[in-house]
Order: sequence, then structure tokens, then C-alpha cells
Amino acid sequence: MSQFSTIARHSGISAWKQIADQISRSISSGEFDDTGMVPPEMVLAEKFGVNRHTVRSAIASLAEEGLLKRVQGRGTLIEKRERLIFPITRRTRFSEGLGKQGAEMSTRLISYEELEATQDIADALALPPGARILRLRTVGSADGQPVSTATSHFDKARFPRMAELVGRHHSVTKAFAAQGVDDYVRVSTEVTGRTAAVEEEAYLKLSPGSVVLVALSVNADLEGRRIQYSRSVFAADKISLKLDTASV
Amino acid sequence: MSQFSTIARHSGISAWKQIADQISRSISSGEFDDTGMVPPEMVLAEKFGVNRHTVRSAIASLAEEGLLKRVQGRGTLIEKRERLIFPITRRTRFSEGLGKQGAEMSTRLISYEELEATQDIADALALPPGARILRLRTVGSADGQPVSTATSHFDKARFPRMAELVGRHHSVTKAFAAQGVDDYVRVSTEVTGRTAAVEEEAYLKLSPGSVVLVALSVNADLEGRRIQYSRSVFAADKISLKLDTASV
DNA sequence: TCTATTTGTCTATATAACTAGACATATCCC
DNA sequence: GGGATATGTCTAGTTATATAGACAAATAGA
Repeated sequence: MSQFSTIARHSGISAWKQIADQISRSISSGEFDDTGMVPPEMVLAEKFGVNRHTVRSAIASLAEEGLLKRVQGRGTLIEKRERLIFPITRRTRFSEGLGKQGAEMSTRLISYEELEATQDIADALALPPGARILRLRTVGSADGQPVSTATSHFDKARFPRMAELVGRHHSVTKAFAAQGVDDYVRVSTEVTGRTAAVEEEAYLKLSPGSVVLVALSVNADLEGRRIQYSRSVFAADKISLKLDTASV
Repeated sequence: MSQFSTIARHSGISAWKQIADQISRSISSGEFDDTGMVPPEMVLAEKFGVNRHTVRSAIASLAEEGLLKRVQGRGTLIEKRERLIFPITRRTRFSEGLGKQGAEMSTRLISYEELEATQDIADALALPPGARILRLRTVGSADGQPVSTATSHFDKARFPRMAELVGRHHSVTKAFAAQGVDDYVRVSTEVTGRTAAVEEEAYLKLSPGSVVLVALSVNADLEGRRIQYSRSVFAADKISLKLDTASV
């Protein structure tokens, strides 16, 4: 941490939350790797210029999340978790990328609806505005832990059974295969970040104010026809995206 | 937005801040594009289940940021800003990618230091641990607006004048060219997200609690030798990263 | 075993955030 | 012009957050 890590008062974020975020960042950057522990509460309190109780609130929230473990008389131990790496390549599939890191992947269908293509959907799928679209909401899990939630759009005329098939196979790739698309490629991916919406917090089991990565992506079949337009939301503290530029 | 109380109490994030975030998200997703205005304060207050004054605090903070403009008797107007798109390709350069969108780019050297390579730096640059490293802190701006801040690492033996040259040319690409590297390519990019550190808030002129994208990247010369290892931090509400895999 | 260190718990007080209501003032539309 | 709608401002009371201090209880090391 830097010499005088300050707390912004009246910023809409309580002091303990800001301190929790800073401790979390310090842990991620390996600042306490030598001891495997967070400094004593009194030391942190002085460093941040706050009361010890405020530091305790911060530590309590991180302990609740499982990032820290407090032992009376001893100190506060770090239970470090590495982020899963989600590779984004021309051949990106949710099930494969993380699966190679030993995680058991599955996609659960939450809901679906039918709608008319708005301008952005029509552009992405190269369809006329107003075309019938199937929108699926899914949650992707690695080893039972939800790591992403996606809203995906498909041309209803071409993939009328998408919802049913994703629900049955727990995989978009398999649902495509069952509808005659044996292979497909990622065309583009645009990534940004923001705080999670309440709905996303629920699906991804995040605490309020958690940061998420938002990826807008387009897939196409091997003839170049657009088949899927998705907005995927990843829990930023569980996932990092690896962008493959091997030969772009 | 959904009907239920979408504000998490006692979460460390004040009600007005959560409401500001939600309004901001709704604007980004185009929810108010038909009117170009935010709903009246009383409507929002009822929707979020809070007092009108709390909504006013949220709107005040967004107005301060320039995202909203309030007109008495009329309503609250949206001053929409699109995110700049930062393309990530094999030939990614800070100056070029955004420049194509009509922005005037520059890189300002903030500070530099010399250090011994830690394990992660040594791995990224394919150097032995303990090798002498030059670390540069820079801020990248588009049209005078800071959009990213980077901490970059170079092999001091090969690029001893890196700090001086970046400071003079306001460009890493030009600094490389002045040291015999006419062309280079992006080897890898890994992206995650978190809230900004105090230092980053200062450099990027962000409000406390802002979300940033963090990109860890490695560049290599055309012989494949690693020449740069950077951690770049982007203001997520100003920038999105785009990976084009149309022909990887 | 004794002491220093560190987390756990309690009470009390001050400050900030939120609620509640009233009324002023600017804009739009009939 | 006048009514309806919307933001602007003020006062007061309540609830949540942060500060302050004291002491208990568990751990580690001399």
C-alpha cells in the first residue's frame, strides 16, 4: 500500500467498505504474501486514519466473503483465491476454456422470451430490425460456483428450439449442434466494466457493489452468418479474461 | 428496472450512490433514449423505495460528473457519452487505436524507478529474477482527458534510456523506435476489473468507487524477445476494450 | 509460567445519511 | 393567464456510521 492511503469521506461509500476494497486489492497484488496475514487492526487503523472498529467492520466483511480468517490472539489470515482465467479466442466456448483449468462447467437456463430485434440486436446478428428474436438468460458455473450470467440473442427463424435445447443439454454449443451448427467462431468481443446490477448480484452470489466485467460478443457459423449475440457478465474478482491476439 | 426495492441497506454503499449507479447503468443501456430524460424525482423515489431527497443526492452526483443536467420545471436531461473503444490486436498501440476514432492521443510520464525483477516481472519478460528493470508510470490521454494509467516494465540493459525517451516523445512506440525497435507485437493481454485505487482516481480524475479495467499485457519484438510488461488501468465508464477475432 | 500481542465484546457519544413535510420557483401546455 | 408538473430550498426528526475508551480472551514467545 502507499504511504498515506486515504479514505474519501462523504463519497457514498462507507469508510469500512473503502478499507475492505483496499485490503482486497493489496492481497491480490501479493503485498502480504510474505506473512500470509493482514497487519494487526491497530496498525491498519493508524494507516487509514480511522478508528479500530472501522477496520474491524472492513475485516468482518472480507471474512464473511471467505477472503480472510480471523484468529483471536494470533491475527488475520489470508485465504487467497486465484482468479480463473477465461480465454477469449476465435474458438471461444464457455464450456471448454475454463474446463481446461480443471473446473466442471455447466450452463443453466434461467428464463427466455421472444421479442422483436432492436437496432443493436439487428446490427449484431445482421438481421432486419423487428425480426423475431429468442433471448435466453443463462448462468454459467465452474465447479458449482456461478461465475457468469449471460443474455443471449438468437434468430428465432433459424434456431426455434434454442431455449428447449439449452435447457436440456446445459450447453449452447450442444444446442447449436442439435440444430445443425457443428462448429462456430467468435467474431468480436467488447469488454467493459461496472458495478453489478441487483439481478446480477443475485445470480452470481455477489455482495452489493461488486465489480463485473461485461462482454458483448458475436458468434458466427463457418459460412460467416451471425448466429449469436450475447452480453456476458463475469464476477471480476473470480474471473479474468485472456484476450488471444496470436494472429489478429 | 425491476419493481422491488433494489437498494441494499447496510451494504457499505449509501442509498444515493447505489441509485446513482443504477441510473447510470439504465442510461448506458439506453432505457431513457426515447425521452432523453430521467424520470421525475418523485417517480424514481417511489420506484427505489426511498425519499425524494435521496434520489436528489444521486442525481446531484451524476450532474456533477456531467452525465445529467437538471432544469427546474422541466426535468433532468441526459448528456450521454459513448465509451471510447480501445482495440486489442496483435499490433496494439495506445496511440494508434484510439487515434482512429478522432481522438488526440498522448502519453505523459509521471515517474520512473529502477528495481530488481520480481518473479512475475521476470516471467513476463523472460529474464532471470533479480535482473535490473526500469519501471515507468504513465498516464494516457485522449483529447486531453486522461483515460488510462500504466505501470510498464522494461529490461534496463536493453533499454537504458526508456524513461528519458518516453518523457520526450510522449509515446512508448517512438521511444522503442529510438532504441532500435521499429516494430513490435502484442503477445498476451489479460483483463480483469476492480474499483480504482486512490492513486488511480487521482490520475484518471475519477470519483471514489469508480470501476476500472486492469489489463496485464506483454509486448515482444519481431524476433519474439519480450520487451515490455505492463499493467494498464482504464476508466471503465470511458473505455471499452475490443478484441476482433474475425480471422484469428 | 508470565508477558506482550492481537482479536472479541461492551458501552457511550458524535457525526453523517436518510426520512418527512412544506413551500418556492421555473417550465410546459391548454 | 392559469393549472399541472417538475426541480430547488428549507427545517426538523430518525436511523445508520464512525469515534472513543475499557476490558476480556486467545495465542505466541521468552
